[in-house]
Amino acid sequence: MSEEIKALNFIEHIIEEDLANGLPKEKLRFRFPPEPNGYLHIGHTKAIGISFGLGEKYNAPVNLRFDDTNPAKEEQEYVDAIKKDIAWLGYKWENELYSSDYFQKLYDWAVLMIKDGKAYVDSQSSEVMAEQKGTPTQVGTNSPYRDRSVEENLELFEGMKAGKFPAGTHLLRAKIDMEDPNMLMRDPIMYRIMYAHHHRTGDDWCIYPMYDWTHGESDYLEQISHSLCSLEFKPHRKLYDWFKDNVYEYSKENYPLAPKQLEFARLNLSYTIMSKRKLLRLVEEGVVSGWDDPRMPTISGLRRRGYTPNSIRKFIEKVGVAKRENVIDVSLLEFCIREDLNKTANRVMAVLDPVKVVITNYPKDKEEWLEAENNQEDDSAGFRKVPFSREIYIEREDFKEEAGNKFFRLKLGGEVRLKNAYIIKANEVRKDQNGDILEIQCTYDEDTSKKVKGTLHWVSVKHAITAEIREYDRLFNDEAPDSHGEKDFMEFINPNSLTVKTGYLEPSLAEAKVGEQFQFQRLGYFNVDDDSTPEKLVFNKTVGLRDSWSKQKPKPQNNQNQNKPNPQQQKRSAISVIQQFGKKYTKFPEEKQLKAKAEIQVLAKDVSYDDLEPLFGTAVKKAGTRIVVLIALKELLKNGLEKNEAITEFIEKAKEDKNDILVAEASDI
RNA sequence: UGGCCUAUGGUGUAACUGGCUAACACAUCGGUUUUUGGUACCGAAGAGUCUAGGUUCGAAACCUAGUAGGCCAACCA
Repeated sequence: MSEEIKALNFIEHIIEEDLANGLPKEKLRFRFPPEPNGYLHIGHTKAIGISFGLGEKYNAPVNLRFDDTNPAKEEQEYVDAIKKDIAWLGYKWENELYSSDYFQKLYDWAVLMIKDGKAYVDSQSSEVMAEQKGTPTQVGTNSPYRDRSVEENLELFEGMKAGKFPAGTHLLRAKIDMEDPNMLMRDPIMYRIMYAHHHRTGDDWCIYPMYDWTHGESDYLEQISHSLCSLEFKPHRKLYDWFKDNVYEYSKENYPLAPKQLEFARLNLSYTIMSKRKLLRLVEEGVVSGWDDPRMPTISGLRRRGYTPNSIRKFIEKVGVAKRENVIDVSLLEFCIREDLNKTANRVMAVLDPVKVVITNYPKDKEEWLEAENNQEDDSAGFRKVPFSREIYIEREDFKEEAGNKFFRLKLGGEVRLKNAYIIKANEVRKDQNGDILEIQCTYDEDTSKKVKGTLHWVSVKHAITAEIREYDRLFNDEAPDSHGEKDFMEFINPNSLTVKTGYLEPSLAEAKVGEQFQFQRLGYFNVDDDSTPEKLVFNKTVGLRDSWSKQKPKPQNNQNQNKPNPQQQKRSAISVIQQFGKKYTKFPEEKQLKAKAEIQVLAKDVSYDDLEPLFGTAVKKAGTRIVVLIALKELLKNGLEKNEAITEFIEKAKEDKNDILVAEASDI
């Protein structure tokens, strides 16, 4: 067995450590706890991937728990959608559970805490309480109700539960510390009165527990070993532990394991927003057609767009897990879907911007059904027949009357291969009065063994079927649309994120079923949209192929600000170039050092003493930088710079260094 | 006038517990192959690990002090 040393992420390190410290492997248990108040998006996929991934790695159960403690926001519709999405991604949960299942247990514990003087009923308005809470930099003050007797608290809390009080009149709070630097510890609310119908418990309850009181205790009841959540819950950990420690005292016989909360950085994708609230706005304001619009970063949107479960899981795996803020480039997601579809999607031919080619030496009524390979990456994919005839469409941008020899496609007098068919030569162009090309007249050659540089996709005019083709661009023009405090993210919407056109497809596609995926050769991956019917086919472009040709030609305009100059490379001052040399200098072979030195001497003309001076303090270990500074300094001295104390000191220090090159340069003054 | 967290190439993640030339992937740029300017393969470039001190024979890792960014004041989760 070859031991593959796979780097562990910090969560796995902690788990390994816990196992090493005696936690039995069978005790490992995880959970994914969504609130059923919206659709899952690619950001959630990270959390899903981490918890379920850990489950798979350690062969441990993972619960799906709906955190449904706020009936005002939650609905069964979302429960169903969430289950569907997770199952689609291919993860299996051990138990489907609900926080609302624990309402009674939570209530019983709360009563125990009241009896122990660890919780009390407060009866103030939210405004007054907010004031007493203080600010992050200012301590809070105690509520006047903080010292109610246990009996009174018990009676009031029971009254709350019994529905004796209107909403907003009383609350149950934990009695912790109003002066704690962590705001969450300043007597947090455990229960509020809410007369709302709950999607599962109906009208059984009129008091509902808050997140902090519910979440950790649900973990505890389920005996979750490691409770993973995103970084913004870090400050909650202290409270999580406080509740947990108290409850543990009441129930350690039945529930011996105390869960541990660990936090990781959430996923951010460039050119994308990830907040449920903001995504909702896109839906409500009609920017997109719904939660499953193929441009949406929701799981349902990605699914409709043609992303596969495999590709998304791969993506999450590649993204990794850590604690620092991150922005992942969408190109990584695109890489993952291409990699997957390349292996699985059958190749077909489709022309989306047609221009007609007439093959003048091909008989008018002749047609041939030529054999085409479905997928050269998959031996089992087999072959199909595609019809060839005298008139075909090719892509408009695949023809130029004149072009340089870097243009491998069709040009007048030039030859090109038609994929799966013959080699043609363009002889003549027919145009209309406006100069637009009507048709290209070609002759074909049956000898296909010839070597030609380019191969084009095509479709027979007579046999082509049409379909609606929907092409997508990113929804936003900005890399981080919701990170501009003053500006609303809606200002960055890309007005051209959807393009609809008619495509001409090879006839085999007439049978295509909703959800089926293809590679339109040389164009990209496409799938059959939900809107598609046998009468009217509709395709979505999932992602384009990598295209190293289009990168070479200057794009007339694009709204993807790819041309944004790299700010660091833009202002490369002489001094920064010199510093760059410094980083490498000691590693250079001698020859290269001489070259670098000469260049630095030239660059030094554009360097002032003020540029150089701060570098005199460079750390001793960075010999390269000091050498390079020294070389530049010598040039300045040569050009009349006066020696001062700082300079002398720098040189003297260099002479005593252990680096020989540095010493040599320094002695040479 | 606070508490907590974070800082490694353009991006993300590694470097086991202080020890080889700071690794892998994406992106970028070359090249080979190719009936997809795709795929595959080969290669290049790009980081002295935020700064300054310190500990050590040896620091990305440990210590101190800065700096920068993030999170924390909903009867939301």
